[in-house]
Amino acid sequence: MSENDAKACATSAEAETNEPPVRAVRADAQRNIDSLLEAAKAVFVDSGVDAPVREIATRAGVGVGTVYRHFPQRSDLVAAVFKREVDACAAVAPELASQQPPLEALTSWLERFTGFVATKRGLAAALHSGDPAFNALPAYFAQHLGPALQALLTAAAAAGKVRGDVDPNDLLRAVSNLCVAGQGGEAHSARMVALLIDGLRYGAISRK
Amino acid sequence: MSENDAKACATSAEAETNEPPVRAVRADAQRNIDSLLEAAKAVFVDSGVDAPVREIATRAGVGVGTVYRHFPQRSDLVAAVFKREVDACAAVAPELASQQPPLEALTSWLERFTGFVATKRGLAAALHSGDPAFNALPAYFAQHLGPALQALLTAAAAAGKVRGDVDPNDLLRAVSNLCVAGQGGEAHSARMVALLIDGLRYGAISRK
Amino acid sequence: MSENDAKACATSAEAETNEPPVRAVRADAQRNIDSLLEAAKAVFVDSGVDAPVREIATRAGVGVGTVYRHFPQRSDLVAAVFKREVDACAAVAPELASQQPPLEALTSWLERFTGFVATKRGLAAALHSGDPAFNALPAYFAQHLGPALQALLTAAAAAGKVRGDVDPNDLLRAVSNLCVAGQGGEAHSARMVALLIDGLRYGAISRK
Amino acid sequence: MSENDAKACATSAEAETNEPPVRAVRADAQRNIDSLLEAAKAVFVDSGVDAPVREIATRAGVGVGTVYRHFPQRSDLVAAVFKREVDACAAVAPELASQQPPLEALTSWLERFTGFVATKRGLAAALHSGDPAFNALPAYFAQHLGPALQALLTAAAAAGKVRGDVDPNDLLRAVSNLCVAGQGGEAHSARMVALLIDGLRYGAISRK
DNA sequence: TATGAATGAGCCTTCATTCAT
DNA sequence: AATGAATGAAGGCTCATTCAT
Repeated sequence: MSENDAKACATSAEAETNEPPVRAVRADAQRNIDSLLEAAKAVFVDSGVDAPVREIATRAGVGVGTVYRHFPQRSDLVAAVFKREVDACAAVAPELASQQPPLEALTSWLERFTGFVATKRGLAAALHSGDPAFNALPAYFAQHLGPALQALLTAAAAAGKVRGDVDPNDLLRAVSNLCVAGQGGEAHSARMVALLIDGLRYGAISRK
Repeated sequence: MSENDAKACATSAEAETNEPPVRAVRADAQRNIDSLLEAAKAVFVDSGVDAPVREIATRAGVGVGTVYRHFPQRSDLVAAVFKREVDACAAVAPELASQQPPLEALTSWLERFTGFVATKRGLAAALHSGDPAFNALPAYFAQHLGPALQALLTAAAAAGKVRGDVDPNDLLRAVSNLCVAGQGGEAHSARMVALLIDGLRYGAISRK
Repeated sequence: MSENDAKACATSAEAETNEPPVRAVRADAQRNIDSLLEAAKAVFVDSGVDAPVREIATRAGVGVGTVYRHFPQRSDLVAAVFKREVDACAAVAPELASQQPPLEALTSWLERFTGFVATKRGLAAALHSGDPAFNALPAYFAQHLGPALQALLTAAAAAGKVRGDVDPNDLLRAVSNLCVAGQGGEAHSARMVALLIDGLRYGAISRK
Repeated sequence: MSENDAKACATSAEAETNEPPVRAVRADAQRNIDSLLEAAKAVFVDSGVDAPVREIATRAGVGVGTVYRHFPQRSDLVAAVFKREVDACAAVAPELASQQPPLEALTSWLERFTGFVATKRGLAAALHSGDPAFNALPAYFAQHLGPALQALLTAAAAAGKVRGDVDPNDLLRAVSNLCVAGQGGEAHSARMVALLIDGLRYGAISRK
């Protein structure tokens, strides 16, 4: 019987919460992983994805060794940050589709995506940095966000609101590129994405 | 004979020979500058703007010291390459305007600009790298290309082909961002720019 | 129920059970020590004595902490592996002496020693690595193997087969050095050790 | 007037020495290379071939960058040190052969080789370190020292002094291994090499 | 003025060792 | 007593920049 067992001998109140005690150490590790992902996200915004690993480690309040324990390659950390955000973004598409008319849902989601990308300065740049370590990221991008956007596009096209022959991944890459942070900031991004959406609408009209 | 030599061994005999050494030197220097700009442009395409200075120097057939003589900071070289291309691009706008109808001229020029940006992989990324050395570039961009595009936009808007309320610099930045090299390549860029132009046209229609 | 459990849920009933938990623990610990020595020996063969501690721990199926519990310094583990092998080797000398004529016994034992050293690639190198942690090893070497070899040498010299003035530790070091792994492998080692033995025989003849 | 100009206007005496000034820089570089080889040799003796590059650079009075300029890989430096010594050693074999009787020449050269290897503590170890970067060294060893020793062996065998069937590279490796620095020092090495030579002589006698 | 050798800060990564669980 | 997460000191190497020639 280990120290964990000691917990087992604890009060009835504690016994009720059926948490797996083995996770105790892992909870620490997980906290560090979370800190690292947050820190990396923040550092990428400030200094780009080429920021030194040590900067991220320091910001997360851990040693560099801890970074390498959880993310053996620096690019693993970049990818992890990226994926987390992508997953979160993909998840809202179905919600929007069920709450708004097709064109509005499409617009809303692209705006949401806009804000999302605009926030993480440097991630889009990393995507096209040529670094072979990031080769897998566009695929992840396409696999998770592509279907989400496709559904919205299909619905809007079915309603005759936008042209139906646009590749969702084309559009995603375009929007993500447009949102690369610049002096215009989010306002510029929003205007240009709106213009792109207008382009989709023009395609629907001009083919009637 | 250089200025140093004059100082060192100045005699009346030397003063008599009236060769203009300064001009000779400048010709050499200018040749080096040209070599460097060409070499840098080529290297940026191959290896991105982060390529080592030595790689550029070698390609230009000069020593690194020569690079630093003409471009005290590495970013000065990047900026110089950038400006040369911008100037060349801006110069074709009036030509196109005089040869084609307004909308076609606009489209042609944006396509030309597309090809231009797409060719210099990494320059767009540099623009947003956060490096303070590049802070002046967007301004140069705006001052030289902005008016060129503005003229084309105004003419097309006057002909009722596109909406007239678009900031040319917004559009320039959008197009340049869209052309950041990616797996889609130039084809993707072309499709997305076309979509953006459609957006301009939709704006003209929807306001009638 | 371990000692920890006693702490965790201590009651008078537990105090009564007079189990000697310390002995149980030592059995575990000893098993770990054995695993570690075996694992270390194997790892040293594969990767040399500079192999990471973690590699040894993993191979032994324990955590690194366990390694450091039993061997506070990495070199303590190296020394322990070394000593175990030395003891085993020294033990066969008397056996050989009682089974073969003097010269044959000497030859056999040196061959056995050859094979022994050749097997643990890197140990000989460690001996001369300059690491102060290994300073005690040569002494252990001399104290355990020296007498074993001395007895064989004395017997062979008494039989007039080899010269009698060779320091056994000189010879041990020579053989161990000769067996440092190289491209020649064990065959080379065998040839050179045979040459060394011939040298011992020449000394007997030339002094007659 | 700069220092350079002063040279330009120097006396006629200086003008007479027809030194190629272009080599000036290279002279500096060569001096650094020499410093590095000397420093590396010294550091290898003290700390082994695994010594940090920075330690060598500091000892040579240069920056690490200079090391990497001349020896792109750390192992290139090790190899360069090694080769220089090998060349020097191989060069004395013909000299000894012309000055002494065969057996004495052989003995003298092996002693010289002994002293040579004993001096560079760690080089022999590097040879067998398993580091793939050193794979080429044994070949260099064999190609340069092998023939030198072969000539001496052949002459001594022709004179009936030693057995004639020993591979010179076997012998070289054996001697180099024997001379790996240990507590016995050069005295031990000398004794063991003498024993090895006796072995060669025994072979000549026992086959008569 | 051109050259390229030299410099050294800084980066990524590894690994011995410590310590909370 | 065992575990393995965390730490941080090195080390190899690159490259922007300086400076002697």
